[in-house]
Amino acid sequence: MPGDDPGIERALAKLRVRDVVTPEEERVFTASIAETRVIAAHRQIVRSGTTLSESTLLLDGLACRYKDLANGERQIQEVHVPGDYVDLHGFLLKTLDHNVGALTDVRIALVPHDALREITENHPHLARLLWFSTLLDAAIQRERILSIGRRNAASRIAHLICELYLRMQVSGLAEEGRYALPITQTDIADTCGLTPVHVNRMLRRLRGEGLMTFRGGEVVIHDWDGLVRVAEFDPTYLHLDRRPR
Amino acid sequence: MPGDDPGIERALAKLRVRDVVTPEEERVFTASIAETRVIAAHRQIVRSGTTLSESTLLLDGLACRYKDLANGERQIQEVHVPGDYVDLHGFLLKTLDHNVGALTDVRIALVPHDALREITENHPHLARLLWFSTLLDAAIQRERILSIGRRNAASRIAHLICELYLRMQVSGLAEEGRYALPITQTDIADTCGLTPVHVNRMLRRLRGEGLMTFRGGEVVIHDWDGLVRVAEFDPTYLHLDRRPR
DNA sequence: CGCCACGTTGAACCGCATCAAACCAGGTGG
DNA sequence: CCACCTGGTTTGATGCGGTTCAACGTGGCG
Repeated sequence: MPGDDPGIERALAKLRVRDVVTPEEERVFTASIAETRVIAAHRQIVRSGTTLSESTLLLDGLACRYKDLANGERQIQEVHVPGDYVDLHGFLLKTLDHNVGALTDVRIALVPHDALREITENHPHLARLLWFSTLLDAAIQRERILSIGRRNAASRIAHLICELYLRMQVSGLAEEGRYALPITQTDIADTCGLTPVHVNRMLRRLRGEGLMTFRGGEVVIHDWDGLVRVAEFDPTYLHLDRRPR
Repeated sequence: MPGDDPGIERALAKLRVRDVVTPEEERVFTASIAETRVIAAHRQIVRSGTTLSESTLLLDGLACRYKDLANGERQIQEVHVPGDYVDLHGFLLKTLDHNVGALTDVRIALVPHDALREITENHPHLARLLWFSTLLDAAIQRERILSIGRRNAASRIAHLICELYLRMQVSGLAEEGRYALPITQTDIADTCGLTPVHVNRMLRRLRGEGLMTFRGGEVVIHDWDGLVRVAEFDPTYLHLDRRPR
């Protein structure tokens, strides 16, 4: 495993933002990866219900957790950016209660659960950082509950765009108010609990108000403060502060 | 700390359903409690943003995690039953991104973060069980995202009632298709992303269809299979299976 | 060239919200 | 023992945000 793989670097960056990570811990983290793999867009990465013996780190591309209803409706529960551990929770749950799919072509790393277990036995601080990263996922999901439950359509979309901007920044993939987001309006609809048609109209409105543009797989934020206001976005839940954990 | 406190017993029961817990681990778990406390209904238990040095175990009564929007609307992100660790995630997040409130009079236990840290250092298996319990919270929240995002009003409510039934059962607080749920229709509305008025109408419908009754702070399930069908309820996400974790 | 996935736009519709009022039970004080 | 108050429940009338259905546009690609 090359220690300077940009994907692994993003995962480490995500940890370093939240706490000091020792070189030894970085070494153990990197060494835990058994193999990397490439998966095409729209393919499943992990299927709900199968017993797992390894967890998946997203190195490049976008992925999502989702669940389908009997009538075919889909709900995306979380969008993953490079550096995210997409199914670290599978380590202890043993089986996922949802699917993980590739939104774009992705490159992933596989980490055997044995290696994770070993970390919990011998590297408690690193184990806490991994635990933390699953707690961060949960915080993001809680904010999604608030969005879908109580925000209106425009606000939900604006909130998602704000959140992804900061998360992409942590992974070093955003600059000057713009970032690549090569997903469809239907994906956004499935994330926000809306229909593609309505997402289209709201995107047009946000663009018309000079707040942001989403086009050609790229987000450009024209007025961050305005977008934050519409979204009622408060980044506290992303816990972007370095503290001893 | 009396080891046979029914509240602590419920918390241990919740772990025992998912894995074998050794007597030594039970002792450590029980010993981690520094003090117990009683809090009146509708009081806050943990306020968003304050730095925490202890976590809260719910021994008796019902609590919830919630967030408010600027216009005063409230979204309950999770309902807690006795035996739940309401802010175990505060151990590593250091500060909560939401509030925790008492839905009824509650009795809680406080566990210093130092004790939790000590568990992660010296009792890795117990630490994994605690980690697991935060993952379970996340799974419950993911299912809520699906509910609010894609299920209709009646289905959302039915789903909540099904979920709480099983969770109360694990804590030994449900029997023969009935359990105490002394909360208001407004609380249900805030959990399901609906208005109290509409919750009232849907409850009436579920009752009219002979599926369930919610009255006087008690749930009576008349037709479990029918309720499950309306809710599209699949308990997989509650991970009610005992496995080595 | 023609297909196909995605984006865009309009018109009609509906599930749930909003507004408003009445009802009901338990609790309190006169 | 009644009068009153308060928080919660129930019901009706009306309105809106978002869905549904349908058509058309558009760019990439075999």
